[in-house]
Amino acid sequence: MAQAPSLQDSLLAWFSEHGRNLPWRREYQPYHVWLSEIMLQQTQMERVLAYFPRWLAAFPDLASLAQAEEQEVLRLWEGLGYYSRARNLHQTARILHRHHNSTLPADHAALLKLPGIGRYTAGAIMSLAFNLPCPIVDANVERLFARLFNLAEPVKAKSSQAFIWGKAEELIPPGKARLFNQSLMELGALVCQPRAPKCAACPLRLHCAALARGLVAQRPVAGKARETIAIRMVTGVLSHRGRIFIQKRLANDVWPNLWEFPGGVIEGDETPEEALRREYLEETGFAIHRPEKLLDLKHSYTRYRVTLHCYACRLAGSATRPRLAAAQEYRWVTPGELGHFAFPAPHRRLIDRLGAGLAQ
DNA sequence: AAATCGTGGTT
DNA sequence: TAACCAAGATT
Repeated sequence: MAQAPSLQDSLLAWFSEHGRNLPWRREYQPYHVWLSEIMLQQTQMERVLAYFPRWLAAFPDLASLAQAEEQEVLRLWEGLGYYSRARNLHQTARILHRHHNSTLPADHAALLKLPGIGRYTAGAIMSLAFNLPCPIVDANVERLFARLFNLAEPVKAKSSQAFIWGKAEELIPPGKARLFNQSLMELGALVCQPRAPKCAACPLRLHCAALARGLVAQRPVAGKARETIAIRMVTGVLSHRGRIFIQKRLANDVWPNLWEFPGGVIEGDETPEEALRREYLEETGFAIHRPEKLLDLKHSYTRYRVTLHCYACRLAGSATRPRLAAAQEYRWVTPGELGHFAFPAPHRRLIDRLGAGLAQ
């Protein structure tokens, strides 16, 4: 009687047929693998497919990234979120340019010391770029294993994590870490999906403990979700003699080193106009007048759900030099120059919506 | 070690 | 539509 195919063989066969043809899967250049893994953190594939080639056109290799200006790096990352990823890419490129001949080390411990590279990404570079037997566990693998091994504990629990990482390491077929690790994630992304897993099409259906017990829909067990917080914010586009005031945010805050229009949270029973005047005074020392309502924008970051009230406004006095309290730098720029600076997504949307109407 | 960091798409 | 989700790292 013939032996049933192993889990590994079934998975690898499935991947060779159904694996997507992604830009970083052509030659598995370490720089491409590293960049794609950083971009993919907490980010949808479709968005990365848009940003990845644009980034490579600007920074074709690690050395060119090392020599770039930070603002250029942030401008290319604008809209992807989690901006520390971009600053860490840049910083790591500079470290490797100085000390490692502009190459990524094939060394797990050395990778872990680099900014922005944690356990997952170090394993991804080791296995995908160098085909070395290091495990990787991302949200796909967590979900897949929670079902495959029918884990009743929350996947984020310490015991579950230890089990999953252990299995991920133990299952790697000798010499096939690159294909195996990708096939695990790919199966999670394409078949073992969060809401509607396609169990009938799964190459591992005969190995799946949750499927055998009818518990697929109840795996993985999630932890408790944190509450979301609704807040109202205000921002104002201050224009003066055809120029617009922008300021560069502090390095240790939300949106570090990105540029913005001043503004902030609407407190208590303030009206948006009152909050705008107060924020401008606090952040820049400017007294503003004639705030004119433009539009409301909805956006959200981490646990906050924000309604952003957007205004146009003018200087009440004649002084154009601010006293910065919430920023490290400022500029008076023409509307055309706004494209050279990296803005948070809602501020960029505001710029786009205003279009030709800016600074009139 | 729980909280924080962004964003846009889906349900 | 509010909640959930996406190839995590850092402090």
